[in-house]
Amino acid sequence: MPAEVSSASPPSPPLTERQEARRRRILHASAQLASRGGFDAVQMREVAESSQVALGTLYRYFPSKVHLLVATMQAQLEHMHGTLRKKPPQGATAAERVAETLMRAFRALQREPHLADAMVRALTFADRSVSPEVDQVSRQTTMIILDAMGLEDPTPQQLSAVRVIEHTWHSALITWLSGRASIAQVKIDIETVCRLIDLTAPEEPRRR
Amino acid sequence: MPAEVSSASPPSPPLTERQEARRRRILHASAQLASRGGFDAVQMREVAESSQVALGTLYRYFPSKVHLLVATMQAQLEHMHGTLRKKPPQGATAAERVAETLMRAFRALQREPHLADAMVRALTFADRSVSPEVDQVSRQTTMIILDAMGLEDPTPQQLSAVRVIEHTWHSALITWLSGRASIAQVKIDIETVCRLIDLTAPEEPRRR
DNA sequence: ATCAAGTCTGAAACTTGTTCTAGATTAACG
DNA sequence: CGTTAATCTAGAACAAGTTTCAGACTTGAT
Repeated sequence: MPAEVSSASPPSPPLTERQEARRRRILHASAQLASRGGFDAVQMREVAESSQVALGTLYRYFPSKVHLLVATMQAQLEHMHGTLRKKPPQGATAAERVAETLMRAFRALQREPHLADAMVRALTFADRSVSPEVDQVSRQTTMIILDAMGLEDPTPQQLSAVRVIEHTWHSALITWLSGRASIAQVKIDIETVCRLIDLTAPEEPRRR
Repeated sequence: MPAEVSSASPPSPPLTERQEARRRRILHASAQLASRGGFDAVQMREVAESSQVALGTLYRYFPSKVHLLVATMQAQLEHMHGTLRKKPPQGATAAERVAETLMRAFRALQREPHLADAMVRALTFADRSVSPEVDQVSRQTTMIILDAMGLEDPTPQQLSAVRVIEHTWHSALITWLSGRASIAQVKIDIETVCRLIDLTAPEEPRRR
């Protein structure tokens, strides 16, 4: 039995300075093109050109368009998590704080709807080959929600509630992006699902 | 002001016998190919060949691959709704009945995971041009859930809960299809979100 | 400084969704 | 029937994601 250090990713060799720079240029170009015209506007040839990299190189860094966009989302999420940390939500209950946090994220997405489109579509369209990356995004989202709840160690019920909140969050975004739900409707959906948190709160146990 | 019968679709001219037959052949071929290898295996040229129709004709009937797969889903959903009607769920509470119904649907999808993959991926990848069709699928799903709840006229809160259940249902399916969640996990998510129904029940909700 | 291995480039090729065209077939109607 | 408009067919052509390849460039180790 070989002693695996981490079951996640084979420890990819560290990147050189110039490689890091290339990677950043690519992600920047991707986000820029996405902001212009959404998923369809992120064309691999254009990304390559914008970021001064050969097409083959682009594919070496990101093995598919979906990989690229999911990585773009990772970057944006990290940025947002940082922003949220600085200004924690003010609500009195965990449910309120989570709803407030998600609405804040939602407003950020509204400022760049095309970028949101590209990232979310990529995320939900991703197949098994992108699972590790998508999982990473999911973990990051979970962290953001748990942060908002302000919990040290959540109960299994609470984790289930968080999962359902994430499901609702993603799906509600999709309905908004495809024009089938209004901003107000998304707000209602978020607030509705956040009530699940109260249901699972241990401090005030329900009779059972 | 013209009296519109339905604001949905301009009344498309009725199809002839042979056109109906063509449409059925196309949808059948689509479902068959999807069952084999999922979204990627549904190739427009192959669908055209399998259904004995020219490529241009296929595109006249379904203006894109996503349209085709969403229509395929409509057909499957209708079939499932019929099946479910015949054997209504037995649970004591509305939440139990909804969970039971969704799990039954889930088991049906498990029998054809590739087909499920094709349909669900198309559904969530659909852009605005497919909104009417996707909306139709959504309405159909809402009907199934409301049927399971056994309600005459649901309250706005209950409708919100149903929306959130649908979100969770779609997103949970995606995580399962992409191998990021187990069947057991999907079950838990469904049961968790169904608790929202109790939360919104207008009369005395506890007991069984 | 030199060599080997790995990386990057530019360009072409391949795949599959989508569009277009010219001609054949069908349907509706007088 | 014969005409006319709509539909269908076969096939080429186009668009964008992906793969491939030969040669130039970097990097790390000696």
